[in-house]
Amino acid sequence: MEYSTNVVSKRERDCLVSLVEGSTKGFPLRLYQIASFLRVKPPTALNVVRRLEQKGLAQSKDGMTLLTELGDRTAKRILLVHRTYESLLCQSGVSEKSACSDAANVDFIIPEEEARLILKKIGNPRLCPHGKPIRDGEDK
Amino acid sequence: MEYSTNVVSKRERDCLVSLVEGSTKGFPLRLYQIASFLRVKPPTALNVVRRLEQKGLAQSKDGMTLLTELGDRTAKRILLVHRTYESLLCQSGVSEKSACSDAANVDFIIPEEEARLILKKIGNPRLCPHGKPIRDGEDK
DNA sequence: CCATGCATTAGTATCACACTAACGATATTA
DNA sequence: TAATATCGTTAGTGTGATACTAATGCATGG
Repeated sequence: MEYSTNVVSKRERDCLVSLVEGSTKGFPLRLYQIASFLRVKPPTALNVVRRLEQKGLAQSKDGMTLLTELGDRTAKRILLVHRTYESLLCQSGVSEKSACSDAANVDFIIPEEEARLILKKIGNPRLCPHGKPIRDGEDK
Repeated sequence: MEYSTNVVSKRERDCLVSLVEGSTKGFPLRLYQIASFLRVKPPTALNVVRRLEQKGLAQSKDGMTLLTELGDRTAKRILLVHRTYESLLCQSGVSEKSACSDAANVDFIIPEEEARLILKKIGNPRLCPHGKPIRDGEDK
């Protein structure tokens, strides 16, 4: 019955993923882009970004937001878990679409080490159902 | 990037599980017992119970709290997911203890149908690592 | 120089979660 | 019976995440 202090909330998770997926080649995102990703008004998005900054996961300059080193690692970790869980679901017979949205609800909660063990158990697929690499290398 | 309106929060989940596991043979729980399960002060526990009541998941009388039919079904659903995920983790090489506490962080988020599919994929075990039945019948 | 676009601030609201302090009722016990 | 202990409940606060509107500020391109 313990309470685990999550590193990031769902919203913060979404924001991190937006930043890592949206900012191709290191280009930072504008606030209105983040707000659009999150389907939220700019002041709300700013709030989320501020929280990420306080946690050392993002940094903003002149309205441009970029992940920090830590934020990048965190986002990559989330994506690893996401794609692992997604693969598990698809292998189990869940549709690709459901798998993706449902994975997004847990990928920031499940510890990385567990995801790696699950990944091994399901046969170490290299690609997630969307065809994106699960491990290390490039995303997108 | 949608936001899923969770039926229950983590706290409410813990409370539901306490009620279904603590109240053997239909005996209701006292508030101080719930508070003790949740490691929280009585007023806080009362607050959680009130929310469960508002959602139609529990009902109190003379300080005794009991699950409603809906609450019972909800709690059983959570336990099914819990034991399924727990089994998956243990099969993957996670320790029993970690598996249990980590499963508690996602068992109220993962949809039942997905858990059933996962259960099938991992070989339809009848018992969770703790030896409790995963499907239907009796808990405890 | 002005309008448009965007970031930011200020102010507000809700919900979950948590606490302390105080009060009330009941039960046990001296 | 009176005193004490136990427990539920209320009242009052506080925090953090999430969300909004309205207003302000700043820059850039007409």
